[in-house]
Amino acid sequence: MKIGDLAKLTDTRVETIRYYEKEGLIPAPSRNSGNYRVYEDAHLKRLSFIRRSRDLGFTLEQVRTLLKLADNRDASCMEVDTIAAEHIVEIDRKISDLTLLRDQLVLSVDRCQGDTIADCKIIEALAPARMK
Amino acid sequence: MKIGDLAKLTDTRVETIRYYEKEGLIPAPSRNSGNYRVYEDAHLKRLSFIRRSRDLGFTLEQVRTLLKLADNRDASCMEVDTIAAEHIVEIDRKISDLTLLRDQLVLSVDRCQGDTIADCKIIEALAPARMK
DNA sequence: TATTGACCCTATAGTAACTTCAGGGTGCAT
DNA sequence: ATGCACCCTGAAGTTACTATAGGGTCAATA
Repeated sequence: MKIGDLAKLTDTRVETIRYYEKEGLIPAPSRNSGNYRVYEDAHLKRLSFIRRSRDLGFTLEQVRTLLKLADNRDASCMEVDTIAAEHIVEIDRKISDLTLLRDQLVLSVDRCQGDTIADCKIIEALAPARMK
Repeated sequence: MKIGDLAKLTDTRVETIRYYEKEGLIPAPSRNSGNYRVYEDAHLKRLSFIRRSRDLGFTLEQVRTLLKLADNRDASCMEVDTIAAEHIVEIDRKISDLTLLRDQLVLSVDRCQGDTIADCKIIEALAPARMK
């Protein structure tokens, strides 16, 4: 498998794969005669794991830890639990932040009558108290 | 007003204020004898506007545009409307992405019995289909 | 008066997780 | 042989700041 094939299979950009290799997340594959990277099935599996974790919002640092843990099949999954639980808390925080922010924006957009900037409720919502 | 005062009033770090100046978001203030920046009320207003916009999740690029628009009091606020509306769409997308992601994580954490990695449902959720 | 401490200055580099760019090689088909 | 899609490396760019190094200013205190 060449890097482009792997990229297509995992919906990852070629540059990102090379970046993961440089970061040590994926082992350096062997090369063919033309110095092209040649990937095996194990690479595909590992990269899929990384991409799925990233899609779920884990940082690369967390992915690094998860990969180490995942390799140790007899160990307890307590640590994995902890990472996931912390991540959920983080996501919940983000969701409620965004929801609050959304409501404020919708409010000012709703009140805006589309007239001049001087009367724009959105700009008003952004301006400090003493500018109003 | 010295930079530290302005920082306190707007809940902004001193470095961030200097960064905004370098980025042209805030005009360079005059300096006192000791080469310290001296700020006026107009700076406070402008920085407050920027911070509030950032808090609402607008990018600095969007803030730049909003500032330009806000200065033009007779213009129509149509463009402001558009930016805000697009931003809301973006936020909604983020919220639903995060919600989906949260549900998937909660599911796998709930199913996890805290035994070995080999049986860990969280790791399973991350692994590609053929690894399961 | 000397010095301490809080504050200010500039310029540069670092952060996360990539993406883009410059400048070039490989391999296959026409 | 030449065009084209694909591959290579190394360095720099992206966003929105934050941190660091190395130094100056100023008011109050010993």
